[in-house]
Amino acid sequence: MPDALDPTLDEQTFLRGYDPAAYPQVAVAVDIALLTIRAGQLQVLLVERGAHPFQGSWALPGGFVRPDEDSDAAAARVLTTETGLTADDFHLEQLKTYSDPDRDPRMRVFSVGYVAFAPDVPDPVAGPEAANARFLAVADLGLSLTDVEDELAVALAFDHGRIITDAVERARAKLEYTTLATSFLTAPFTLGDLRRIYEAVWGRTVHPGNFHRKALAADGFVEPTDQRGAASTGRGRPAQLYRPGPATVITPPLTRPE
Amino acid sequence: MPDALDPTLDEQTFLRGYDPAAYPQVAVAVDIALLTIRAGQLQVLLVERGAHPFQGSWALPGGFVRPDEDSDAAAARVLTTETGLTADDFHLEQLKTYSDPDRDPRMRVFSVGYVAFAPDVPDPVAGPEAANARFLAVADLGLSLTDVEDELAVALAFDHGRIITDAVERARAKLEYTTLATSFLTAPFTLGDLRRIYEAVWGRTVHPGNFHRKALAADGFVEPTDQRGAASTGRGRPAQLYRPGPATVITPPLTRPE
DNA sequence: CGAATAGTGTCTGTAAGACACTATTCC
DNA sequence: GGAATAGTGTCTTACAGACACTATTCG
Repeated sequence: MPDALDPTLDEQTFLRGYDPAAYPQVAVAVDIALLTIRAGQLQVLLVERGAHPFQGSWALPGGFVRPDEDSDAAAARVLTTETGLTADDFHLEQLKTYSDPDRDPRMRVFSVGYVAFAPDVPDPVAGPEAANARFLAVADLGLSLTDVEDELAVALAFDHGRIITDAVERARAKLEYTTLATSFLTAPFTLGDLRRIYEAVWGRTVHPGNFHRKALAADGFVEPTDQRGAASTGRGRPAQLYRPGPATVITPPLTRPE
Repeated sequence: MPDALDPTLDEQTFLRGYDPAAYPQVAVAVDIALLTIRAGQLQVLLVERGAHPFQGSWALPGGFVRPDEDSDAAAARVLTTETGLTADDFHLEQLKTYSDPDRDPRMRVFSVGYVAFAPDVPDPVAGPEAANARFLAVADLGLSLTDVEDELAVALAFDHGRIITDAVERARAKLEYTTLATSFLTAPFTLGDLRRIYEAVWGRTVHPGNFHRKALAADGFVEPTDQRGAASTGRGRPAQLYRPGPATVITPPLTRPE
């Protein structure tokens, strides 16, 4: 193997002789930010680390990519193992890859970050790796996602704070032009339920009347069922119940206020 | 190390004992789709592979991530080495990571895909790795990016066709709401030049009059210089010359036709 | 002059957001 | 009735896209 620091070796010769097998060992992991709405808040599934490094800190569920699977499959496997959900219960998509050489003190670990969206889960299930697993409100993590600076920050392991920030921004953007919001709900739901998803993810109030009209105007976003249900809070006029429609993008988009 | 296929080992015990250092060797590479506009066409920089696998096929410039750099730095290094450009000459951003276990027949290689945007480069510079490097029109690669099916497909190595497809889609989307288009130009430029960038990337004609008004209405997109230049084709009224403004996003967005 | 490109004026349809109002339930 | 939620009507402003027109150059 050529020595990268040998000054007598020119760039061209170095590159030709470059052999990845001669590199220090690297690993590729996945980390998943599973977002859900609980108690009107956007929450993320975190596991408490039982081992060093970052023992006692909260971390995203994750694991190494195995030889026979791609990173999508690894993320789905980790999530089903960790939560007991099946792949049909959540929507999963790749965010980006985090590659700081020092992000894991043990060795070089590249992490492919994922974001997943799920309806309110019965209750967090502690997976095999985790001493403890729970949903925590994203607003309580001190991630400067909101206009006001938060104070009660939680100690997050590795660069998982950044992954969660990126996941939330992805969710906020995709609510505008896709039908993603229905992934946070189980059918049937009311348009009030749907509006509260938008409010929780965006951290903004949304005008009920205008939202109602725009959600119905977006073709294939929601389909009426033949039922009416109690108003979401128990008071008020019972609302029409809907289920997700066949569309995946919504036109015109539901734009974020401001 | 636990044996992943040992049926007597339960999942929990397996995961606890899981040691990434005992995995088969994996490598992490970057591959960069450098897009530019030449002769009114969207083109991508490709290098002809001199070695197996895919000898003689065209591939994106790429290379392995070194121990002391993150993937962004690796992509910038590969691009400057391969083209002679400096980091200020192009805009670089991460696309996504490609992780099919069989994407490279030699060993397990994860590839972090990048897209870069550059103004028309003096001429492609063959890098140390490449027997031959050149820009090829994206429309000639047979990637089903256009409405009509293309025929003259070029043999692309690995999964680089997919990376190029993703890069083009990223470029198309970002032209709508960012000032990315100016990355394809060198100052000073006319609004006609800018419009032709949009037309080449989108593969659609854009109404000259409306484009003119909308580009000027987007605050900070372009700034007038105190010069006028010849009309882009040499005929017609000389146009006002502009340079890029300070904005990075444009409001209201320049939406794609259809 | 005609051809070509630059740039402006103006109209129409659509949509966002604000506001007000009606409808239906529980207490 | 009052409070609360569901749902509709309507007004104003903004903008996209179409079209027509003027402005300035070359040959």
